[in-house]
Amino acid sequence: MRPREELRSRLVALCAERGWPAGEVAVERPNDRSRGDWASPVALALARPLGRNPREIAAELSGALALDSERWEAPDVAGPGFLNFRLARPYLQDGVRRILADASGFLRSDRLAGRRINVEFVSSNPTGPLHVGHARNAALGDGIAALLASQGAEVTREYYFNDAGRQMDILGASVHARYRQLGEPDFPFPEEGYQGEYIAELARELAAERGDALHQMPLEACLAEFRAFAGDRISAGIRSDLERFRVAFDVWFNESTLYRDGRMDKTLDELRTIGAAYEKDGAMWLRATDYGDTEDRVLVKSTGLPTYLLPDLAYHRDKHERGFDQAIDVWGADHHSYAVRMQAGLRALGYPPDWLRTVIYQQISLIEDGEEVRLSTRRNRMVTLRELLDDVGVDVTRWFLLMRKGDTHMTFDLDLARRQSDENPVYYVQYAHARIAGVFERNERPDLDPAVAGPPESLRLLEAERELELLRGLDDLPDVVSDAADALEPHRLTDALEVLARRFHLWYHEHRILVEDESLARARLALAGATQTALREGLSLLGVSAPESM
RNA sequence: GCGCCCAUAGCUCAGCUGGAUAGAGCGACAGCCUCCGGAGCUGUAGGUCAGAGGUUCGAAUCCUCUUGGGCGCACCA
Repeated sequence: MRPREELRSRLVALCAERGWPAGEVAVERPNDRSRGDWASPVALALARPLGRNPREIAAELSGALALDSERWEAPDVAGPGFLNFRLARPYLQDGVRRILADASGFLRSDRLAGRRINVEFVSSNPTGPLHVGHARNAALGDGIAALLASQGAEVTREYYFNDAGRQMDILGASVHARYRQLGEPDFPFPEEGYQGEYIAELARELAAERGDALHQMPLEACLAEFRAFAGDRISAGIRSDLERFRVAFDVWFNESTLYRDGRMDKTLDELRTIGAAYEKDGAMWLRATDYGDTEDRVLVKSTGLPTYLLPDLAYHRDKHERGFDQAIDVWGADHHSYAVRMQAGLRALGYPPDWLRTVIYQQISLIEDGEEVRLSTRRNRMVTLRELLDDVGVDVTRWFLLMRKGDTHMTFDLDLARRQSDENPVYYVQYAHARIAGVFERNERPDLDPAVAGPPESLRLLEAERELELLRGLDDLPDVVSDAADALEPHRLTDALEVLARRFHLWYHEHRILVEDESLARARLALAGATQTALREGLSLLGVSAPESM
C-alpha cells in the first residue's frame, strides 16, 4: 500500500473505533516539505464536533497509530494540531530496489482495473488540417488517456468524424469551385466556402488525377465526387499528422453511420417517450432547461434535418451501449455551451451525472517575435500541427501543450520552443535522463550494474541530504500520476518530472557517482538507475521521448 | 444584455479540490568547469494572490459584488 493510503486507512480506522466522523480524514502534502512527507489536519477538523482541543486529539491519534518503524518515523503534533509524518530512511532507500525490480510497473496501479473508459478527443471535422488548438486537444486527450490506462483502466481512444451534414457539402463545393477556376478564373466561389490554400491544392491534385473528366458529370454527382475526395484526403492528412504526433486512436467513428442504421431515430424516440422532447414551430426540441441548461435546444429542424445535437446524443448513447463505464470528451472553450447541452441530453436519457466528464481547455495564443500570431487566417504563418512539428518537433510540442492546466489561456512562445537551451524545460528533463545514460556508459566496472540494486546494506549508504531528497522525489511520483489521472490533469506530471530532474541535477552536482568505494558506487549507480527509470516512465506517459544522448 | 472560463513575482505559470511562513522556471544582477555531459550548479533582488465584502478554528482556494481579459449566445457543425 502506498504510504498516503496507509495513513488514511489507519486514521479512518482509529476514528471509526472511537465513533468519530471519519469523513473528515485527509492526508496531504505539507506545503513546507521540511515539516514532513505527509500531514493530516484531521484533529483540527474534529475539534469542533468533538468539543476537544485539537492538539489533544492529535496526540491521542498519534499514540494509537502504531506505525511500522521501518516505514515511518514517529509522527509529531505541530502547530494548532497538525499530525506530521515522515517516511523512514530504510523505506526511502528501498525505493531504489522497488523501482528497479519492477521498472515498467513503477508508475502503474490497478485501482481502475475493470473500468472501461472512452476518451474522445480531437474530433475535428475533416474540412481542413489540424491547427495548434487541435494539437492542444490531442496532447491533452492522449495524456489523459495514458494516465487513466496507467491506473489500470481499459481505455479506448476515440475520434468522432463529423462526416455528415452541411460542412462536408461546403467543403465539396469549395474544392469544386477551385477546380473549375483552373479553367475559368471567374467561376464563382461559394459564399461560405473554405478559403485555405489547401483547398486549391486538393483541386489541383484532383485535376492531375482525373483531368477534365469531371466536367462531363452531372453537377450533383460531381459535387459528391469532390466531397468524397476532399473528405478522404483531409482525413488521411489528419490521421498521418496525429500518427506523427504519437497519438494512436483505437476507434475512428463516422457520424454518417448513425444516419444509416436508425440509431438516431431511436434516440429521438426515447427522448420523446420519456417526455424530454417536444414539438414546437415545426421543430423538435430537447427540454434542456429541465436538466440544467439555460434554454431548450433544437434536435430536429423544421426542415426535417437534425441539428448537430441529435446525432451527437445518439453517438454518446452508442458509447454507453458499447459498455463504457465512463466517457470523457475533450473540447475547446468555444464548445463549452455544447458541453452543458450534451450533459442535459444525457441526464434526460437517465445517465448518471458523472458518466460523461468534459474537459474544456482554453484557447492558445501563439507568440512569435514577441507578437501574437493570429490563427485562422490565410496568411502563410505557422498555424497547422504539421508546421509546428516541422519547426519544433514532437517532444517540445507535446511538452509545451501539456505543461499548463487546460483552463489557462495559454501562450505558446514559438521562440522559446525553438530555443535548445536551458530556457526550454523539456530539455532540462531529457538532459537529466541523457546525463545518467552518459554516466552508465562511462562505468568501466561491469560488475556494477545500475539496473541491480545490490544488497540492502549498500542502499543504506544513500544518506546525504541530496540523496534523500531525490529518494523522496522518486517516492512521490506514483501518487502524482494517480492524482493526475483522477483530476484529468497531465500538467501535474510535467511539473513533477521537472522537480525530479532538478533533484537529480542537484545531487549529481554535489556527489560523484563513479567513486572508488565499490559499495557506494553500487548504491549511487542504482539510485541513478532508478531515477532514469522514473524519468523514462514518466516521459513515456506524456508521449515524450527519453533520449540516451542529446 | 445573458452564460462559461480566467486574473498569483518584470514574463510564463504551479499551488495537490479549505490548512501551517504563497512556490518554480525564465529574465535581471553576482558567481562555479585540472573532477562521471556547463542543455548543469550556487547566490541576490522581486508579492496588498485584480479590488471589496462574506462564510469558519483557518481562504490564493468556497459565496456575493466590482474591475479587467478570453470564449460562447443559430432551426451551423
